[in-house]
Amino acid sequence: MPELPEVETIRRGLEKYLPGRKISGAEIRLPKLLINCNADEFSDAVSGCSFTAVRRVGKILILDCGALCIFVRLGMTGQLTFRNPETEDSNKFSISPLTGLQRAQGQFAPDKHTHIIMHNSDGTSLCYRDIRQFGRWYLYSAEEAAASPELKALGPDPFSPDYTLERLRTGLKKTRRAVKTALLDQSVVCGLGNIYVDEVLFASGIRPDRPASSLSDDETEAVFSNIVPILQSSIDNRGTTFSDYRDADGSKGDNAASLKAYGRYGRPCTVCGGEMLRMSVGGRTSTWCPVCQH
DNA sequence: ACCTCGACCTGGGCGC
DNA sequence: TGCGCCCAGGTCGAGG
Repeated sequence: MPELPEVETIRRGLEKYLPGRKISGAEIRLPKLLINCNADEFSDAVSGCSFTAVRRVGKILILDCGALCIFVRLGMTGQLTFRNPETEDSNKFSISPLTGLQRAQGQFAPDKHTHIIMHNSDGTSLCYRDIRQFGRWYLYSAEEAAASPELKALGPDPFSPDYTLERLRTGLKKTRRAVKTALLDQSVVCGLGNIYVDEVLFASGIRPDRPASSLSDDETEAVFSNIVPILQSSIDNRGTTFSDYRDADGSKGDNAASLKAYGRYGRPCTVCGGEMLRMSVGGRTSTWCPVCQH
């Protein structure tokens, strides 16, 4: 599931290919993915525009196209890949042993899960594939984008100057929800999903089900200072949480080996050697160590 | 206003 | 072999 490091890796990949390319049309095969416009409006608006930049805020990928701004939320299984007709399609998919998710290897020909294709005038394209169809696309004018509900709802991105200990403390202090639930709340801090919240709480020595407001100053500071290095480390490993996850290049990355909590249920804790446990917090499976996390 | 929970989806894995 | 069930989880609306 794309969390911040995966989205950032995709962003870096697309940034190498998209800017400067002119969009000739958009093929919308699953219109429900477009949240604030219909297929014709989208296609009409983007046709003739050129990609100018690829940005990211939290888990939202932003495709700047001059006066237009496209937001892409990858949901659970969204894949956004650049396709060059001069490069051979692999059409191979692998299954992650960690998550069971199907991932494309390299560029692939559109299939039944390819729901949006943005065609460029030079024959290349941007393909959106999303097995579970949880993704969402939004179209805004460049002026509207910053004030969009999707961006306004987000708390600080951990890599932005807005991300401060004080803001995180405020976000955690105000709620009695489990700290895990609070950290998954994109209005508290954006970009974390189930995997990295488990990693951050493990590194911080905090049980996932602790009320967020019960964290001491030291614990809050531990969470605050662990988030960026954990995300950065994953980005350094090509932002890949899954051993078979491919970025926009179709290149392989590998961060799974560095995960210390997620997916390690029943296996020994990397710190104390005890058995890692699993519990449900806010409807989400959480893996944790009963010895190291309090 | 705050919070919890089910719905949305598909496909892989597992039990029978 | 195959069927049915359960699970994965980001986000959001409904309901408490």
